[in-house]
Amino acid sequence: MVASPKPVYLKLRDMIAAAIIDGTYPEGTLLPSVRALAAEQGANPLTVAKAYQQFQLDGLVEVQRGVGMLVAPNAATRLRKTERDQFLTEEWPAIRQRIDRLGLDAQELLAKQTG
Amino acid sequence: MVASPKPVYLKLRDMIAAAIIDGTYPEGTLLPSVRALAAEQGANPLTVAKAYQQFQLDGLVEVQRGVGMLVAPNAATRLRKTERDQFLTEEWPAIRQRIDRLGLDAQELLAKQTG
DNA sequence: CATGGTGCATGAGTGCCATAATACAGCCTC
DNA sequence: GAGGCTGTATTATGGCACTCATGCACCATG
Repeated sequence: MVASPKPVYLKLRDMIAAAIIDGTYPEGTLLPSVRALAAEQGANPLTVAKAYQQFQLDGLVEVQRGVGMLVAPNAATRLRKTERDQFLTEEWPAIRQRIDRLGLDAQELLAKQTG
Repeated sequence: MVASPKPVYLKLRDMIAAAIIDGTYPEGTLLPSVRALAAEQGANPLTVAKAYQQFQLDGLVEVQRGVGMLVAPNAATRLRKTERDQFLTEEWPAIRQRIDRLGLDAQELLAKQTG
């Protein structure tokens, strides 16, 4: 692996997704503006816009030009379902295969607490 | 995520690593030549060479110019240990955190058999 | 030595990412 | 309507990673 050369806009996208899922931004909430989030994260406004764009296409945020972006109804639920499906079908199989190949013990993995 | 835009040389590197770990290429075995593997995988010889390069730096393969590349002693063991450590310290925490965030049951996932 | 197999160094080309500056379109408050 | 906040479109630029084509250095074989 190459450490974390993950594109900034994807990192931002993940941050926002996580915040929506865990309820930091409930339904109907006004998300941080493109410029505000850019300033806070030290990124370019266009890069932030690119991150938000992903959610617009999926209808997870309502764009009100001149006002801001609102978290759409059931965004958290839908987002969780989407990420869950994608994780289970695309990511987990490979991870599971890797665990087996490395001969790792399930108990040992479960013992580790989050964060 | 964007499906799998994973660089070719990393995919190849993983393939080779897996093959070494599971004993497809035991210690002292001559690995497929750069050109041969390139032809087989439909990749460029230099891309394959880049994949092999990672193993040379770690001393997991012995390069004999004009002959080929040999699997170094204890390569499988060392490789498994390296990958294991890296997985446990760098990858699993993030995965575990994601599992929790998505409301999935880690124990249930690990209980399932591969494939 | 000639041949054909190795790996390797150099260089160029391509595309994605991130940034910047500027301008426009819409909504709210005063 | 004026001013200030939203998101958006346009264009240009620099950097970086990935991939590839060419040619060279090395070794084993006959």
